[in-house]
Amino acid sequence: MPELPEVETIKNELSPHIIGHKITNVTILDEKLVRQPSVKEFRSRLIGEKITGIERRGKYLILGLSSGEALIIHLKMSGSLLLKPPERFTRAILHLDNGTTVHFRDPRRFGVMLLVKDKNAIIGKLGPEPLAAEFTPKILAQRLKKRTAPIKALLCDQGFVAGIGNMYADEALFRAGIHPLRSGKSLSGAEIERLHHAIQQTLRSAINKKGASVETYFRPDGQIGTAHFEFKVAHKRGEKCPNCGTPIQRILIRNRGSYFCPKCQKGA
DNA sequence: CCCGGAACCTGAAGGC
DNA sequence: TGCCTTCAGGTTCCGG
Repeated sequence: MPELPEVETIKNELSPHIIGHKITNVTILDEKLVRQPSVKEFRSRLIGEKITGIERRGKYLILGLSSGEALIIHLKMSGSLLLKPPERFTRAILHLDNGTTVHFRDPRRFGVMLLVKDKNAIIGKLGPEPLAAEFTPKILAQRLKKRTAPIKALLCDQGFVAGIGNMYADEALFRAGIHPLRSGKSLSGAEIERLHHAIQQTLRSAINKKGASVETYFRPDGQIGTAHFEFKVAHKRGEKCPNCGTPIQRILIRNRGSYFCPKCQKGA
């Protein structure tokens, strides 16, 4: 699933192929993908535009256009952006004036594209970037103060902190030795420090591995990422905890599979 | 505002 | 062979 490290990788690897190039055509094979404006207007406002920049905010990719508008892409569960045509599940294609084609592949059809004048209308509600300098243990503590929800749910809440999803939340909590059901406000200062560090280490390490290909994530050139080979608990029910050998448990939190070591992560 | 659960969506994998 | 269930989960919406 594309979370922050996967979207960051896609941004980095797509960038040299698209920056400074003009969109010559837009093929929409699944109209559900285009959230706004209408498919017709989406195409006409996009064709002829030069791509001036690409950035990531949370799990959103934002392509800046010469018109000043922004093409916002969210890959949701199963989306990828590929430079070569995949065998199946192509939902849209961007054609550029240098011959590049960007194929939006999305088996589960959750993915979204929007063309907007003001990107803040979409990304304005996101919480802090977890790898930015502004995201300090102090800020994290402040945001956790009155929250009674499970820490796992808060980490996955994009308004609380942007870019973390199910698998990296599990990995960060394991690294910090914190049980996923602990309420936000129950965490001690030392635990918040550990969690802050664990979040940044987990995400940085995954970016270095070009993301985790647990299911349908591919890099633009079709290669997989290797961050999932480093996972300690995510998607490892029944396997042994690398620290203590206790079998990894799976429980549901907010209807999401949550994996943890019941011995190393205490205090539910 | 905060919390939790349902809904959206479809393929892969395993059991019988 | 084929049917059924489970698992995967980012986001939005809704009710309490």
